Amino acid sequence: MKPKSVLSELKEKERQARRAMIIDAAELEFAEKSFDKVSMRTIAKRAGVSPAIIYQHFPDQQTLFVETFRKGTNQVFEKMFSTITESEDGGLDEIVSIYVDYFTHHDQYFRMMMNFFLGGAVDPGLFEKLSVIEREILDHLDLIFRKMKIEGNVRDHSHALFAALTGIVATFRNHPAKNTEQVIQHRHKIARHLASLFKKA
Amino acid sequence: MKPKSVLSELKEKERQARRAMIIDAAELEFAEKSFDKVSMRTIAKRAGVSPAIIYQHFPDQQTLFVETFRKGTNQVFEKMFSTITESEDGGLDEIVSIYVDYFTHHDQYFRMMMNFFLGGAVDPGLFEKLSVIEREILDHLDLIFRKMKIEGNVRDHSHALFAALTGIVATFRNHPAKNTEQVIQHRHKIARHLASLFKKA
DNA sequence: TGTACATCAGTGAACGCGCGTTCACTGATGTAC
DNA sequence: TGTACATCAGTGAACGCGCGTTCACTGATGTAC
Repeated sequence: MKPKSVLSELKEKERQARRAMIIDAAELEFAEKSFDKVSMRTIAKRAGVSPAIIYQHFPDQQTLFVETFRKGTNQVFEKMFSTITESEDGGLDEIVSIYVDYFTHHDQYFRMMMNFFLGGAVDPGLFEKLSVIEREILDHLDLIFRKMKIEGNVRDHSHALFAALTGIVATFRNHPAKNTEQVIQHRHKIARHLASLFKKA
Repeated sequence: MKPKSVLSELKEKERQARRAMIIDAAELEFAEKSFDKVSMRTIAKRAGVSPAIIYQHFPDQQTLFVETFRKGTNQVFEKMFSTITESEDGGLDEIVSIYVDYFTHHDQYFRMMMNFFLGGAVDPGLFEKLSVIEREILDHLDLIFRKMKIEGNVRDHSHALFAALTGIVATFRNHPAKNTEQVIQHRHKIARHLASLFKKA
């Protein structure tokens, strides 16, 4: 390997490190404040760089947000996937529990997801990235129902389950008279209830 | 009745008419553009008044939006309620169909609802107004399941159904490769599927 | 080794914009005498 | 009936702000001779 390529390799690593720093900063911002309050300026400030630097790594704000979402949710989806794959019966109860737990304790990612769903015109390239995630999720949910040997269209079950889980987190939220503990208990309760409906089918 | 009170009554009617005009304008704005694009200025312009006038009728933007939501969704909720009340068996299938139809063709109200759910700190008075609507809906869904004579906690069923319906509209949305007709067909399909799960329970 | 130049990551101020809300003002109408 | 004043709905410009993004510039490092 020529010295030149070693140097350029280091440069590239430096670049990747900086890119990671920006995403990390964005994650922290989203964890701390509501979606609307997160701006390129505040992310740059937290990452300790100039706002202009972000645009060397991401063409625009939307791309940065999608990448942040991907990094933030990657682990929980992987966990769901391995739970399904390794389980004998599909592990429906555990899946709904993981989903509700994760998105209750990381509401920022749920709000980002809702923003992508509701936000209207996303760039086609980004839309495709998000669609890939959604398809992966649905494919794995299919697996649950195949292991459960349900009759009828498996994909309809998956769509219904994904929609229902998403609806639960969207619908039951903080309330002046309820604390987070009560919210999570309620979500779990309704999620278990829904899971039982799927099992009876 | 004294002339004075006749006059003041007319003034009051004029005031109510203007208030209605503002809400009408807001409805039209929401129907035409995405949530973020609707501003006090554009509403005022459409209503043919100065922006400042809006503040004589509504203390702030959020209040105007909530009132617009109430006016826009009042009819469909009433329709759902009367369908449930008048039906022999609760009319579950019809209810999910009405819900999906309405919020597909009036996506603006669905987006407003999601905004209220996800938007964080709403003024307590407004929050209560929205809570009243939600409770009314849940109370009526209870009635469906009572008519269906399901066993177990009726309210859990209602919560699950409301969450699932909301999730369906939130999750399956316009897609570069799908037109509105395909979206509505898919939503109806999944909604019917869900309804069938509730019936088997 | 020393010098002139090129490169390029990085900066922070600035651009251009749109927002919610308010303010000073207008002008029509009502009221008191 | 006429006049002076008060009231008040209504106006549109302005305030103050924050946003995404870009631009002119800096300064450290690499390169050529």
